[in-house]
This record gives sequence, C-alpha cells and structure tokens, in this order.
Amino acid sequence: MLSKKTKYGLKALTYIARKGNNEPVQIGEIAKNEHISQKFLESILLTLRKSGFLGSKKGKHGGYYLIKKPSEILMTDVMRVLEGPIALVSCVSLNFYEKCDDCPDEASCSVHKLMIQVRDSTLNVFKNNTLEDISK
Amino acid sequence: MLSKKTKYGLKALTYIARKGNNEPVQIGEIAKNEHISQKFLESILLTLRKSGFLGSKKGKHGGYYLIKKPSEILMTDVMRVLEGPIALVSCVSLNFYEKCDDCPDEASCSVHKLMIQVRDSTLNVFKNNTLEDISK
DNA sequence: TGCAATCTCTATTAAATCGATAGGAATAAT
DNA sequence: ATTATTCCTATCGATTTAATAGAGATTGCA
Repeated sequence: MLSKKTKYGLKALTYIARKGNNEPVQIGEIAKNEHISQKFLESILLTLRKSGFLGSKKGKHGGYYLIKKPSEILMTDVMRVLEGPIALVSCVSLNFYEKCDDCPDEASCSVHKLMIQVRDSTLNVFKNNTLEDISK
Repeated sequence: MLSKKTKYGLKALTYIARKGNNEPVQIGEIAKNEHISQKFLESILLTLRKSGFLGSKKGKHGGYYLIKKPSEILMTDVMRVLEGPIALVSCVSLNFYEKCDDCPDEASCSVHKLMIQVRDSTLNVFKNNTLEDISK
C-alpha cells in the first residue's frame, strides 16, 4: 500500500503545480483544500524541500513553490524520496540494492525473477509520468 | 516492500513445484532448505491450503502438495491471497475497492491517475506469470 | 518597534502491522 | 503405543506509520 506520506506529498505537489504561478502556497491552504492534517503535511513538505523539489519562503505571505517546471519533475524521483525504493525486494533494487540473507542464489530465486519484472514495469510507469502529466 | 509472508509463500510454492511429483512435502524440509522459520512457514502454508492452492496430509509422512498444475497457478491469485490487494491505493483496486475518504473526486485526483497505471502494469506482470514460469 | 503569520525543527505518542514464537490438539503410519 | 506430522489459537516484541505538541526562527507590515 502507498503510504499516506506519499499520497499527501503527491497531492500537495499537484496542488502547487495547478496554481500555475510561482507564488508561495501556504501549508494551511493545501491542508484545508486537500483534507490533510496540517502538522503532518508540514513534515512532508519539509522533506520535499530538503530533497530539492520545493523552495520555501518564511514569514508572512510565505509558503512553498516549485523549483522546477512540472514537466521536469519525474515520478521516479518523487516516489523514491517519498516512498523509498521502487523495487519490492531489496535484491532487485537499482538504487538501494542489498542481498537477501536467506537467499543463496539470486539466479535461481523465483521471487527474484518475478520481482524484476514488477520493478521494470513500475519503473516504466514512473519514468513516463511527470508532475505535469498527473496534474492535468 | 513485499512482506516476508509473501516471499516465503512464493518460495515454498516454488520448492514444492520443483519437486515435480505429487508426494507431500514437509514443512520442516522446506523451512530448512529455504532458510525460513518453521513456525512462521506453518502459518503461511496453512493460508495457502485454506485458499485452495495446496492440499495437505496429516500425520507421519504427511505434508503439503499442489492441488493444481504449476502452469495453472496464476501469480495474480497467489499475490492477492498472500499480499492482499495488488493496487497501491484502495480507490483503484479491482477486487477490494474502497473510496478514499479524503478525496472528493477521483477523476481529478493525480494520485488516482498515476496509481491506475501502476496497477495495470503490475497486474499485467502477474497475469503473465504462472508458478511454472517463475519455477524454471 | 512590535505584532502576526508563517516555515523549521525536535520530540513524543498511539495505533497498527509484521515477523516470530509457544504449546497443545488432532491425525496418520508403523 | 509411539512417533511424526499438520492444525489451531494465542501471544509477544519490534518496527513503522500517522499524527500531535510546542517552541524557535524569520519575514512582512502597521
């Protein structure tokens, strides 16, 4: 299951992207319109800022804004930051590879074989979707 | 991430399938060879039996055996039993649909749009793989 | 200058889930 | 009978998730 963190993060990015301009959007506004706990959303937006998707402005009339154009924000990158590895098992992860300790031979592992296919097909979806695509 | 339950369940099914004959295979043998906690595996095989993938024989020389041919066991079915819904959000689940309570309109929801694609591509992988395929 | 609005940061908590374990009951083979 | 096995229920510890609390820092504006 997708975590609420990821779900809310995507919704917030979409919300900001749909505004179109570069004015800072406030947490409170997003939280209210997307029915998200404001405090929880705070921490998510902080993560998105620290990983380079959002910029922020403090103080009155502050808020968050997109640093890049929606068409340049790939779902692969967003998902990796919010949800973590795209692969369902670490032994097929491209960016977070780790050997399974219970599995002596990946080549003969049926789970490995299946999960490589799932990884590739999911990756393909994320590579072909930008923030602009899903915000339409 | 794939749960260990699913991972172990798939490994156990594969182990039994690779034996080729219809002799009951004992939990202990599978646990030992696949490096799985025997007690944990017990509960997993029980689940697989109750959902119609395995048959069992009690007592001495008992064990588990496949009820259908590996080529007739679809990954879609196995995954749904072991891991649950294939969709990452319930609002795009075919078999376990549930409306998101925070989302007033699915048609305009960016998460919905993205997750439908993920669901379809994952489903496609599972539909095209049987136990026979992954056991090769 | 001071107040109000806003993001920043750390810490905490409640609930849920996961992986594993324990122990006995039932059943079958010898 | 004895032994080997599955069956069933209950429980536990660790981890993760979602949410909350509260104080701090910064900015705009009157």
